[in-house]
Amino acid sequence: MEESEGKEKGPSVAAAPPPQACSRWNPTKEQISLLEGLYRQGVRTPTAEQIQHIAGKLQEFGRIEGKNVFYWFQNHKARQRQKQKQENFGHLSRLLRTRAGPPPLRPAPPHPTLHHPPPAGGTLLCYHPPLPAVVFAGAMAPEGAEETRYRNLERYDRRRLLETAAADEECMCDAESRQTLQLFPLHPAGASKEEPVDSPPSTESDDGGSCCRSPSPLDFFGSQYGLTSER
Amino acid sequence: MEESEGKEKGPSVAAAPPPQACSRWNPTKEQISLLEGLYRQGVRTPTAEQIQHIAGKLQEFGRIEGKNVFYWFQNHKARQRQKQKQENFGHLSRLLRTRAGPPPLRPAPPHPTLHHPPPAGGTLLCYHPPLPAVVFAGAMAPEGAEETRYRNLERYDRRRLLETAAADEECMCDAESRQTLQLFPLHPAGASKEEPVDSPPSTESDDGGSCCRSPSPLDFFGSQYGLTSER
DNA sequence: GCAAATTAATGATTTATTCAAG
DNA sequence: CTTGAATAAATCATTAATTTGC
Repeated sequence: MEESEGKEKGPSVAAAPPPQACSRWNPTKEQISLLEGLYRQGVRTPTAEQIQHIAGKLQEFGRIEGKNVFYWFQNHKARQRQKQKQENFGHLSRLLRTRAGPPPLRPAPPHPTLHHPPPAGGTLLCYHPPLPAVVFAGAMAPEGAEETRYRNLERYDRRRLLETAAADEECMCDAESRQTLQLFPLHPAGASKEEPVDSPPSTESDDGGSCCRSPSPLDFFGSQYGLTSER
Repeated sequence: MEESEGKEKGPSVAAAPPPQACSRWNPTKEQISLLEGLYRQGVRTPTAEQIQHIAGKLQEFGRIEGKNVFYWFQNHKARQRQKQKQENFGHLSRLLRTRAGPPPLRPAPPHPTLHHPPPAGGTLLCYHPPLPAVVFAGAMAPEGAEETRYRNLERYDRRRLLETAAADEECMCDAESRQTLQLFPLHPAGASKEEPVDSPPSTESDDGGSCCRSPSPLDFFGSQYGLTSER
């Protein structure tokens, strides 16, 4: 079992230093509660500042990052919508049933884990109005700017979210091995602080060509794309 | 989708803080060229380090952020695939035509911008093999570790990408305010004062409740979700 | 009563769509 | 009309529940 870099937590031999450390965020009761509260208040896609703020608050109840908050809202929103959709379907179905007997309608598969099988036609029903929740007292109407300009601004702000939200960065489980190995010399034109984290494996998901992920992250601009042997 | 609600956010008075500054990245010829080269070399979803590296290099040809690189690869990949798909369809269509005349097959709508109209059954054909490009010499075959474990690792790394990639942060049109403005004091546990910034618009896309986006970013936890008057 | 085996949830990513600036 | 940006939908992969055999 030799693997590529020593990055693997592999064999059970003298390994499993931090067996799992912090694989993924595991929200506490309070955190969930708070988040749901916000959601009910109408928060759906918090801005960067909001996320930071929320994360900060929630940190009192356990480790949490802006990223987690971001994802939570995204997932919750999506799942809430999906749930509602199913519900609606159920109603519809029932209504139709009383009107035209039990047709071979899709019984709204209770299987939350249906994989590949494409929907194959079964998506309709309303989408939006999942919750009317409204609160947020205080000022409103952002005033100023034409609609276009305005939306633009929103977009802009949204972007921030992603950036900042993710900014907290790192797993930090070990809270110590911060210096992480510098697998290769980052030397962009204008010097960039940042940290080298640990494993540089590119990816593979989509095409990946064949398999290996970029073993040598540098030489990007080295061999240059002039001699692309491919097609 | 629906955006009927009175989205008008007030009169255009004293708005447009930073008129337009730097709306969006406008890649230079060289940058594009370089990016395409990388793409052809097989780069599809670069890691955080790679993105940083690339952005750094490209910075020589004009302002660019990691974020841009990230998005570029994402979009390019998607569009390349889409193009290929269409192409495939064309082929298929042609082949079929020679075999069974011109049936009312969907003429592969050349409209690259088909909006809402749900697919309504019309999605098939291969997905993956959009491009064979392969280079990346070096190691391959993940060997060692079970497949599951392996993929897991990759995932983990992927996450990093988003984080760091977005880390550069901000528009920075001014190129100088490197100290990343701290819009508000991150105080995980301490008091919460923060400032009203400018426009804390939550969003609008999905539901938005009614319209106004969270005007007062604080009071999240203030009024608390205990008295949710709604439903 | 526990621990391996399943199943149900749900955090994290990736892919597909949509929007709108240039 | 091209394409950078952003959001939503679809997936994937773990972790917590639950069930089952001993």
